[in-house]
Amino acid sequence: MNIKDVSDRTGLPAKTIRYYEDIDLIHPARRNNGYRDFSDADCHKLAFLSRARTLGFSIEDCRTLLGLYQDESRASADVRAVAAHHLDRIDTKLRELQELRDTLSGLVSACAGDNRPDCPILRDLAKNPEPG
Amino acid sequence: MNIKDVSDRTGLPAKTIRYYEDIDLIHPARRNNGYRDFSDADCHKLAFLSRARTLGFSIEDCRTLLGLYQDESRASADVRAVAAHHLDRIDTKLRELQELRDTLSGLVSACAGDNRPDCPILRDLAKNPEPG
DNA sequence: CTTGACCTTCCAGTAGATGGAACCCCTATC
DNA sequence: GATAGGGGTTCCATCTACTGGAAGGTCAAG
Repeated sequence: MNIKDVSDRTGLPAKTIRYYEDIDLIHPARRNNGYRDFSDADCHKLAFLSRARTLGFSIEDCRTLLGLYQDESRASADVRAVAAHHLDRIDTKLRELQELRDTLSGLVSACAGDNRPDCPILRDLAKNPEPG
Repeated sequence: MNIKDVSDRTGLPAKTIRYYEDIDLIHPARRNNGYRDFSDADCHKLAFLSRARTLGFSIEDCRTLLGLYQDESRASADVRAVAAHHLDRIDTKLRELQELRDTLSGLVSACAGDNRPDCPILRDLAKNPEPG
C-alpha cells in the first residue's frame, strides 16, 4: 500500500504517518523506487495509534501501549496503569479548567460590555495578587 | 529594579520576563551596564500578564488586553468580547475533555488489571473505526 | 511527450516557555 | 590584588505533535 491509501484508511494525514515513522513508531518497508510500502499490519498499528491519540494519550504513552498490544504475554495491569494515569491527568485538567471557567464566567457576566471604559475584567487582571 | 526583584514580586521566572520583552509585551529601560531597569509600571504590566496567563488567555489575547488596559478610551465591550471568546474555547475544551474522560473511565473500569493479557482497553484501541 | 497525481527529503514554524552554555558585572572579604 | 558569590547578559537548543512548503523524483493515462 502507498501512503495515500493508508492515510485514507486510517484518517491520519500522510505527513503524520511519515512523522510516526520518523520517531520510530512504525517501520514500513520500502520499494525499489524509495516509496514506503505499508503492510496490513502497519495499517493496523496506525489505526491503533490514531485511536489512542484521539483518546488523548501522549506519543510516549502510545509507544508503550503499542508495545503492550504487540506483547502477547503482557499483563492487563500494565495497560490499565497507563490508562489510569492518563485519566488522572485528565481529571486534574478538568478541575483546573472548570475553576477557570467559573472565574471567567463570573467576570464576563459582571462586565457591562458597553462603550464605557470601566471593566471588571480589567480590574481583576490588574489587581494585586491575593494578599495573605 | 533588577529582573530578580520583578521576578520575586510578580512570581514570573526571569526567563519568562525576558521572553515577554523579546516578544514586545514590555519594554523595560536599560542601564549603562546593559542591565534591564524595570519601572513600577513595567512591574504592574507583568503582574497583569501573569494574571491573564493564569486565566488561560493566549499571549496574543494578553497583548490585546494589555492594550485595552492602557487605553483610557476603551470600550468595555471590547474587553468583554476577548474574554467571552476565551470562555467559549474553554467550554468547548471542557466538553471534549469530559467526553474523553467518560470513555477512558469506562475502559479503565472494564479492565481487570491483573496478570492476564486480555484487556478491554487494548481491544478498544485496536477496534475498527466506527462503521457507518 | 506531457500532464497531473502521486511520492521523496529536508527545513522552518507553531505556543510558550525552559534549560544551559559562555560570558560580564558588582560587592565583599581575605 | 585575587577570589568567591550572586547577580546580570546573549544566544542556541529543547519540549509536544505535528504542519506547511520547497525542490525534486516516479508513474499511469492520454
